[in-house]
Amino acid sequence: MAEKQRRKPGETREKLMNAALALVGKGRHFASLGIREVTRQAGVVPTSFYRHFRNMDDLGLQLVDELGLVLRRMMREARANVLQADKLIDESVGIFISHARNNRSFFMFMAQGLAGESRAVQEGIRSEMRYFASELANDLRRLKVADHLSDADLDMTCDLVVRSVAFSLTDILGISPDDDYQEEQVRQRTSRFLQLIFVGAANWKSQS
Amino acid sequence: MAEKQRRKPGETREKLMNAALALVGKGRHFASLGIREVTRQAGVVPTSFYRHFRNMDDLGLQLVDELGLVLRRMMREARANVLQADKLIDESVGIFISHARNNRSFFMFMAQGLAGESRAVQEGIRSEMRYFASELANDLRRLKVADHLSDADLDMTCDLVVRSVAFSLTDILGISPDDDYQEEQVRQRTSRFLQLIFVGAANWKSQS
DNA sequence: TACTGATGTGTACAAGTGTTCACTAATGTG
DNA sequence: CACATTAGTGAACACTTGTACACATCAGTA
Repeated sequence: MAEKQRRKPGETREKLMNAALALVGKGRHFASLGIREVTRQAGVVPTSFYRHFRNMDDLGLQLVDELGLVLRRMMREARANVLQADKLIDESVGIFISHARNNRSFFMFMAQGLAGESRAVQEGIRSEMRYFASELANDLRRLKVADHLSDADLDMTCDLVVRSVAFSLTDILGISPDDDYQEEQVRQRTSRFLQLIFVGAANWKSQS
Repeated sequence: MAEKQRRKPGETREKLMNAALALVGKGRHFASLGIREVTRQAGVVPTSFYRHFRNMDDLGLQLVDELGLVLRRMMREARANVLQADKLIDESVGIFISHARNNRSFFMFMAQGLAGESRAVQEGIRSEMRYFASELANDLRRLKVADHLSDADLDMTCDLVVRSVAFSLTDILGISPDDDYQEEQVRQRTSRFLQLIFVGAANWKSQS
């Protein structure tokens, strides 16, 4: 019979999560994945699935947690690289897009999960976005670029920023991974969206 | 044996599309629906499916067409009701939210399709959104509320508006249909998003 | 009225599904 | 080292799935 030693604890667990991600990355929707399909892709017997997850929703929830890590890494990189406030938008959008490239499957999973069929996954992703927005608000406060805004208004602005960027996800993921031209288009459009929002924030309350 | 007369042509076709919508409205994801499941919900024998659709993707595509009708109806109502420019945002958001309520399943399908697994459905919905944005731009041009903007900048602004409203969809659809308080929250937040964007548009190019 | 095509029905089948069960090997702790 | 726990395996189950086929009934037209 085939070897069955498990070299590291949680190795199969990772294989399963990666298998699900791989299928999502290939264009499949997470909601349409089955246990057998995932285990097959992972090169593991179906029964093994239950050693690590109760069902597919459970796997999805744990993927959301890992997605959180990816987002945090991205945020750290952005904080390290964005030095002057005037390049803030372009730099950040660039970092975001390059992360979306390198973690295509993860971000596809995120885009899918926003309107997915598991309420828990949906709420998890939403919560990651909220966290992201609040961190962004903190950064902007620290940079003193929006001192005239109340906390609530700054939060709203950041919320809108995060949403706009997240929507751009569906743009990026819709184009071929090596279509540099279209990618550049998305980058520019996203940057202009954010500029428009920040112009709005800068002039907020001075009118209306 | 049971009666098998078809009173109207396309009656079963509608039953199938409504069945798929109903399942989506119940929280299921379109990508996870099967032919048998839909026919069962429609009270029709599985074989009938093939008389009208080649597969589930085909059904999805035809749903996108109907979705277009819903959106156009909504646009017409907005145009009829929004008379003064100063109430434009609040009125429009209100109309949008009430339509999202009354056509919950349709809008759920739309939200799902944006990151769905059928490229064709995805592109269809995206195209509907582009059309919507361009119509909005036309209306704003007619109302002369953004004369200082170039056509391209106005298009961008409307694109961002439509995206923001579309993202609010996932907010509305995430809350219980009769949670009036949360619905009011979403309405206010969406309105403020749009106000922020329009403030940005009003001050666009005066700086940056 | 007889014919034709569209639309409906029931049966059938091979393949795939989630889940349970009993069994075995590796791991870390006492 | 012995032992309980964990993580792996394969076989089996009862169902569901997509799709094909042959047949029945309707609407419209020649």
